[in-house]
Amino acid sequence: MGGNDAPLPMSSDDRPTTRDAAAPRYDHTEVDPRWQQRWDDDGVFRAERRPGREKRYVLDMFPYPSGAGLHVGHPEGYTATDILSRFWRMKGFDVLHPMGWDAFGLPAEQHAIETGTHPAQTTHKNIATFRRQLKMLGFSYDWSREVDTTDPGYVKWTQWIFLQLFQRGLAYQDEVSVNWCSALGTVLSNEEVVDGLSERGHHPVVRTPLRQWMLRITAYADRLLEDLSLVDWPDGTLTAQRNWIGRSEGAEIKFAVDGHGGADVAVFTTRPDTLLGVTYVVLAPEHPLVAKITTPAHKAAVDEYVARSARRSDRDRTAVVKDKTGAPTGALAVHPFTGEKVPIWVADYVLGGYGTGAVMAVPGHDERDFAFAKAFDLPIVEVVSPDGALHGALEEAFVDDGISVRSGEFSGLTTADCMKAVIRRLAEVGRGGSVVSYKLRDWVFSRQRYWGEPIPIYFPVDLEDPNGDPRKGAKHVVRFDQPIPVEAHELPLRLPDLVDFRPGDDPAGPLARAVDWRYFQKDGRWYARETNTMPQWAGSCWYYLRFLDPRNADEAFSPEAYDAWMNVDLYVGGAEHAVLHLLYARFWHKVLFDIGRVKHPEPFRKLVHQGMILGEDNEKMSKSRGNVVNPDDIVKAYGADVLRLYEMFMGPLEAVKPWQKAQIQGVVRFRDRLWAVCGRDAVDGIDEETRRIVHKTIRKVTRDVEAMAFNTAISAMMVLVNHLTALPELPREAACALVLLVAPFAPHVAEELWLKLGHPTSLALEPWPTWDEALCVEDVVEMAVQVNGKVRGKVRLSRTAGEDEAREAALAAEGVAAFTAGKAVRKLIYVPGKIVNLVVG
RNA sequence: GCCGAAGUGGCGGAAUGGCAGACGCGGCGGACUCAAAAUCCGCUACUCGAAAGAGUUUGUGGGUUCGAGUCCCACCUUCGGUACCA
Repeated sequence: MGGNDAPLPMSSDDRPTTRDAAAPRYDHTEVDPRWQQRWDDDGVFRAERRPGREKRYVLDMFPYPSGAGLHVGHPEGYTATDILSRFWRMKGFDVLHPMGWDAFGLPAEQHAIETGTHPAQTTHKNIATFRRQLKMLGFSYDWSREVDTTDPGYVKWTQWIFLQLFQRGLAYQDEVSVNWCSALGTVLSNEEVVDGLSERGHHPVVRTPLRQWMLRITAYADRLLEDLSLVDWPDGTLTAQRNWIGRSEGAEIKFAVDGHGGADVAVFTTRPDTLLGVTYVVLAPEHPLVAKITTPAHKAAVDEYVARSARRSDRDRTAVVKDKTGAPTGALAVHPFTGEKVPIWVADYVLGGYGTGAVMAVPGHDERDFAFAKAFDLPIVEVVSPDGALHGALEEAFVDDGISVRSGEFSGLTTADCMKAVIRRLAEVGRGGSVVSYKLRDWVFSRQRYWGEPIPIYFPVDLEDPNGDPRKGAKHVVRFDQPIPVEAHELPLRLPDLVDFRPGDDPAGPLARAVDWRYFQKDGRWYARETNTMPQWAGSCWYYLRFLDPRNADEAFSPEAYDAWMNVDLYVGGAEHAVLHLLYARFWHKVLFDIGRVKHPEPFRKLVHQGMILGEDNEKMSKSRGNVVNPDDIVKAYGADVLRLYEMFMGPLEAVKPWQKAQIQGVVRFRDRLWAVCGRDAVDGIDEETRRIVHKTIRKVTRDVEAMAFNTAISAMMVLVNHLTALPELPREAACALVLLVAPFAPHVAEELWLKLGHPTSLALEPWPTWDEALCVEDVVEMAVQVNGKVRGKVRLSRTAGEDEAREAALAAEGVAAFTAGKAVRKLIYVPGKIVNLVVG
């Protein structure tokens, strides 16, 4: 099945053939590694700035080096960026095209728990596999800039950036409600909790507050939203980021609690105009006022309800939209305008983490409040009318804008006017005002894990016995309220070597057991290091900056290196990172902007997501489905160029598309035909038609590469190969242009052909071919003749033919007369070179 | 539900408002071969027709236009994301 089978013995040495004497097949097992070695030896792809040149920074989302090795999904985006990198080099740009490893993460730690192998060891092995696989595909990375997020030389600067955040008050500690599973001794994500039990092992999970490090990304919410206008990103991704930030304008309104002097329930609403329609107020179960205001008669039921909610994960709480649950507190809220008293309820349809954790319920004009009011038989009042008239009992909530009714002085106002009027009045009576709320929450930045960057913070330790040693179990208290940053010159703070990576019964994580690492004495006082580590996102937040200056030991990157390459001109990666990674990286970038380390407000100018490659069964590739394709197998059988060409020929880069083994044959043939036709003896001189096709192909391929329409570029090159194959002789001019065009896509076969065409040096820096527009056009073209919009005939006409000539030719065209006979031509549409349309009747 | 993307031959897909189906896979026929594979050449949307030819066709229904896969309106389906955000 391979393309390099030895030819079978032939009975005759001069069998007739349309080809030149049987040229040897393209032997990828010999040619591919030879060129890869040569590029490496000659440092062809080392990124360097030269005076007078423009630059391009072409970035891939770097991979997590998993134990499974490279997946066919990886080379899709990587081939796309490699084509552009090679193309831009040939166009004379200085190109920075780096690769590295996002190497912290859970799988290596899980593997360590199961086998005792240190995660660093697993990671190094996996990286070696990934590096080998990427090199075998012939990507033109500048390997001298390779970075690894787990390398102490990298961790140092990740920690340094954390300290910048800490010093600016953007990193802080807070008690956060997490999913704690005591049986597994670990904190679980929402996805890992099903029906209150751990997905693994089905152990009970409770929501419990745990001390966590937080990053104040909300302080940047507005800038993260506004600066989206500065980037060239897919619409869907921009929308996803906007929705995630979730800015909404509204009002905060204070309701006094009856009988609790001074206690207010603040609510957030986007519809202050419906204030007169409030029939009850709802607190989230975790709202601090719940315990305070619940009356003795309702205490037992409310406590029970709050406890029940705590057992449900966020996911479960939000899963069932229909069934509303809740409990009355017995307390009453005082309406800020009317003084009317409405009941205060606790219900988990109100989220503790959004707005103020409390809402004013307007069942007439909010679907959720309506459902709740129906469930608990609470009054529903119409205060916004579509037409200004009063209506009786509402069948459903009316949530659109309209005219305010039953709203006293505000009646008759439109929704927009009423909102303004209510907000003005709220300010007058000191019960609230307009406010902007965000869905975006601060970022929980700590993990109770081993294999991550240690957070470079320590805390004083208070010992019961001043001579005690906390490492030996002396009773002590860690003063988490007094965090102290590690001195910059002491970075990196390295992970201790552990042999046991299992999580313990202590939510502080495995590092808590490394007592010799954790506790240390300074000036006679004991201190304890932070035992939480950073999440995997941390390293990927700034790796694009480290690529600028990856070996710098004195700073994360130098200003010179920054100016030389930033910012990122093209960033390619999966849409699964549309929100989190890209938002976190933008956030860190803006912090670095504020401290003057970077000069662009946004790091990634243009972003493209490659579409997922599905298995042959049209399902997501996965081990369990057994539909995974291994790039090693494809390269072994057909060579690197075929895998690259196939993945680009499958369809548009952004589209989701299934792997189809049979289709590979098409690009194998293309590669072999290219090899065969360009391997013939080239002659000088070229016929007109061939020259036109060559120029048109150069134009098409150039434009398609710039537009990242690689599938159609390959198709155009196939057309040229097919044309050249049919020629009796190979024009050198055509062969050279074709080989250069192919080079970014299939660099190995292109280099080898370039050599055979008589060029001793690599084509990697050869100028990209140019086309002459005048040579692309044909003077006489065949055009369709339509009668009343239907094609009835063909006509050969000069592009410069006038309208009269066109009319005459069209009427005379074969097959047209039958449809025009006896009818008058009422109108003639003539688009030179395109169409003649006779409108008759 | 909301947001986003997409619906075109047997299949992957191509078409600045101007001959729908480029290119490729597969299929059919032919050349080469003792034969097969590989390779090369030709044909290949559907219906009716012996053929010439005619008609139909880009998820559905309307509309704009001399002309619509492409633009507008309404709807259906699939995929991806999101989930009571007040």
